[in-house]
Amino acid sequence: MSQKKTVLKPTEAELSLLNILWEIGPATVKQIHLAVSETQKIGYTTVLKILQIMHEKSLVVRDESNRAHVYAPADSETQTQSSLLKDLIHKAFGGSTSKLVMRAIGDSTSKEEINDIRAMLDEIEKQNETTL
Amino acid sequence: MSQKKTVLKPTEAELSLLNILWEIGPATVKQIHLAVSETQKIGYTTVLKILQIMHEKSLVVRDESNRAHVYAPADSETQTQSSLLKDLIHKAFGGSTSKLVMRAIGDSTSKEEINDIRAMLDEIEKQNETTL
DNA sequence: TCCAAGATACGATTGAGTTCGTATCAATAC
DNA sequence: GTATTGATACGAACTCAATCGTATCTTGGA
Repeated sequence: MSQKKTVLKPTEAELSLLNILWEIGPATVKQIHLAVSETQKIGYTTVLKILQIMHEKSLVVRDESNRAHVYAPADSETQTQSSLLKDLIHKAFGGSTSKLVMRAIGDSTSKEEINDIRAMLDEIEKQNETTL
Repeated sequence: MSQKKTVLKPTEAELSLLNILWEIGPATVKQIHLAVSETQKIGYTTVLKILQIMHEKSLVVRDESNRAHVYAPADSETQTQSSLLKDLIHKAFGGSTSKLVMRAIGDSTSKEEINDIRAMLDEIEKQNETTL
């Protein structure tokens, strides 16, 4: 039993705010509301409330030294992505990462994306050889 | 606006029942409850209720010709996986499949899995060449 | 026929997530 | 100092997911 709940899973609404924070960096409610309003219709106090809840859950940290609090993600985008991936792999792919990857690749039609992935694979293998 | 809601996203509890149905094939509530009970403590009527809700949502089909209804998944495991992946890619990876794949690969330490993936990539590329 | 067993259907409860209106608080400008 | 502005805090409403207890229905056999 560890005290850290590994990085708990953000909800849908929370994730959409985190995406903004990762993009624009630490921000006030006003700034976040402005940014999120470009793609969704949502009230100011709704954004505020969600951020307060995220703060309780430690999904964000906040700087209260100024009147308008400044919020920042508690975890990096990468950490959160990994956490969400792990969850999905467990829930829908029988725990197999390669199954998930193969399904994702199979669904993807873009040749560019496939090249990107292959390059990544080369990187990893090179890494492994030097480590041996 | 299409009439098909693309294959709507199953909830956590629903997904765990779907996993069982994909594994053992069409089954009665009794069988499903038995199977799911091996890994979770859950009441019979809870399983029944979830199945009924899934039926309303058209996540499963059911054969009512016998007294004990027989449930089967409405969508294949592959379709559902693709749907869940698409959702995650959209919500947490800025719509980029390759970002998701790279994150998944980056997190995976197994050399075998990497080889599996590379083989899959080769398959896809071969496929593409013959299609040109 | 009628009842017991085994199945489904129904309804209530609890908790979480999302939304927003209103209240309150603080700082600034007059 | 007080009113206005702009921020946070609070709390209520609504929806949906999950759980299960109880009621109801059906059917095969005594």
